Amino acid sequence: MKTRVTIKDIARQLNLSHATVSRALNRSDDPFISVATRERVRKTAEEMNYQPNHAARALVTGKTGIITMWLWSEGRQGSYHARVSQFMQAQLEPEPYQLIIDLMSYKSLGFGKEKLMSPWAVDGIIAHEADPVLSKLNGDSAIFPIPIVSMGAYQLMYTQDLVGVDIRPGSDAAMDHLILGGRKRIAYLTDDLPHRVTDARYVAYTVKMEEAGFPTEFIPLENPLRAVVRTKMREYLESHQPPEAIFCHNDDMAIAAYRALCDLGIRCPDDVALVGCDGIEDTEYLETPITTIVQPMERMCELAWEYLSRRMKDPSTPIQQTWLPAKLEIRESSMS
Amino acid sequence: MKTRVTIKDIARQLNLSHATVSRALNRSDDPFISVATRERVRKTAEEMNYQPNHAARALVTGKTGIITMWLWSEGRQGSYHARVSQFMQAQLEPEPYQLIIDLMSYKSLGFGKEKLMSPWAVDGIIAHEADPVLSKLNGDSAIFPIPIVSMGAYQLMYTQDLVGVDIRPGSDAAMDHLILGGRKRIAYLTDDLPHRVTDARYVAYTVKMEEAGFPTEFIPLENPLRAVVRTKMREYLESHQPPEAIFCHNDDMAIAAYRALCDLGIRCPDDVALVGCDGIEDTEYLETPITTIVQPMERMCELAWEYLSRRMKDPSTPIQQTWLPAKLEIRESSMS
DNA sequence: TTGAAAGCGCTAACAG
DNA sequence: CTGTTAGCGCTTTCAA
Repeated sequence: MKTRVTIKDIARQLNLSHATVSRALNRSDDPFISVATRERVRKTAEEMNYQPNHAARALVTGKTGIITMWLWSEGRQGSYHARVSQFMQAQLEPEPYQLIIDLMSYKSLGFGKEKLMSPWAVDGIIAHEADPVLSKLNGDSAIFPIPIVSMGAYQLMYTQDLVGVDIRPGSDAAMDHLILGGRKRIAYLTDDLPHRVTDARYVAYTVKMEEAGFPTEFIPLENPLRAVVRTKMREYLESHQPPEAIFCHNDDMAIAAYRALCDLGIRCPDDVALVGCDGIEDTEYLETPITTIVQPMERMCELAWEYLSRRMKDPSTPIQQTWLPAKLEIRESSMS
Repeated sequence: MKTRVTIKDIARQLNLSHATVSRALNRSDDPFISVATRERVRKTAEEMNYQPNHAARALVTGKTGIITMWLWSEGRQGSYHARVSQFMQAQLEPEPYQLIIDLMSYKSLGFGKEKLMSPWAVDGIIAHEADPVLSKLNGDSAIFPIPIVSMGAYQLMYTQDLVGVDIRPGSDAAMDHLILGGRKRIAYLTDDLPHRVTDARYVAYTVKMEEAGFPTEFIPLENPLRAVVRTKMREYLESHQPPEAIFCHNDDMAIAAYRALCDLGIRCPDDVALVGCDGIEDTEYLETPITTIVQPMERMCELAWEYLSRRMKDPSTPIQQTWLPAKLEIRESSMS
């Protein structure tokens, strides 16, 4: 039964106290330790292949070195979530922190509060579009001592560190673009009933349609999975006269819709224009690149981490907030 | 200064020892505790909003409840890695474990061994195509007591728990398919020089070309990013007579190549056939779906987790190995 | 059926 | 400059 080497082993080897070893290994600033000793300790630690026990360290310091990202992923995660995960991971890679991604959904909300949290007392939380969680936890003293930065397009609580993405202007622009392009029958494709009223895309759609005097038309989805959207879309197109344009809740749906159009030989953008939202890479690689509202995902992750680490270092930092614009990028799928 | 409630607080409240509280809360099997006490403890724990301190628990038990997945991602992560991450996450969601994804690359190999590991003593490791890491760590006693399951298409060490993906038959089938389709000038697109010789795709390509008596043609890439591949491919196509087919190292590259063809108005599959590898969703949603070698990612993750959890429960489990076939799925991009 | 006590590996006063 | 000491919160013998 081999057991990992501890600072005590090193201390014994060197005829020092384990406290000295601890100081030598950590606090590289501490002047109260001789250079010689520090070197000796470092060297033997290396030789003995010493690996600090983080559980022990965490126990005494109260710091785990773990950051959680709450990722709202009702149903399956789509490409957008994958990208955000990757950007956040990249952000943390050079840092002395580990990222744990906690998938959140309405189902998780059903559990008790403790189930919402990583069992580890994390040092900080990045809450990505996890507003339902924040609301549920609202003011919970057991959680809110942990620094939290909220990010993404859905933001209800403005009383905290925040990297918001404002998709309203982009959504408005998208609608204007479609309407100016002469499209009248514009449908809206979504699975996201619960969020509708707070969703800027939805609001932009309804307002602009109202303004233009066009009736709204919803294509509802019970599920955001590409395969499901494709089938559903195909069914819809077969049973209805195709609309002149479809404003899709996100790019995954837009791509699925695109494919459904292909399946039926309906031309995009000639017959049906398509607009998505998020700005995932895939929309650019289709034969007909899809117009979309591009979220600045990388910048969002970068800023969120900046805010979070600042808050962790100094809890008294004034509240930090930014709204980043999501910009419409017009591509072939919506040209007239 | 509020401090989290501990079992001692509960014990004090109830006039019990903290040991009793501990027993009541955990070991639900332990018969040596009265039902009444257990209930009282549970209830007050709930009321006081008790959250166990996992660092303390880990310190004494030696179990952290953390699983690491080593994800080999030289350069940026592509869609395939994103999918694998998601499947693994889904796999662990219902389990009492947290997943930490450690991005590995040749750069990480440059660091000391300890840098390779999550600072946390994890309970288990899923090594996804992290063979270079395993080789480097080969036999390292500090690491190999930790259960490791290796998964993916690159496998050099066969002496361990393993969920391999055999892409050789699929690759052979892909080459046969192209050659039978009458394509003679078949190029191979890759960025993965270091792996070449151990890469079944590469081997299949060279062997089949040799057999057919066709000269090989490599399109090298310094970088697997889609944007880079697209540019590079375009340059290549402009400066060379386009080949009749391109066998791409992975689907991301195939998609980028597809887009490059679109850019130049070269028709796929009429002018150039395309074959990818991995089986990411995106290849199915293009106007011309891309033929690819589909890796059973979900099954791979499922099995890897099964193996790992079995090994964690019982270290003496006989070695567990499976090879899953990756199957060629012929789609429009390579039809003749 | 419960309590007392030891100790997991480490950090951080406080002494020397 | 270094050693002694006291826990951090929890699990686990061993006693009662």
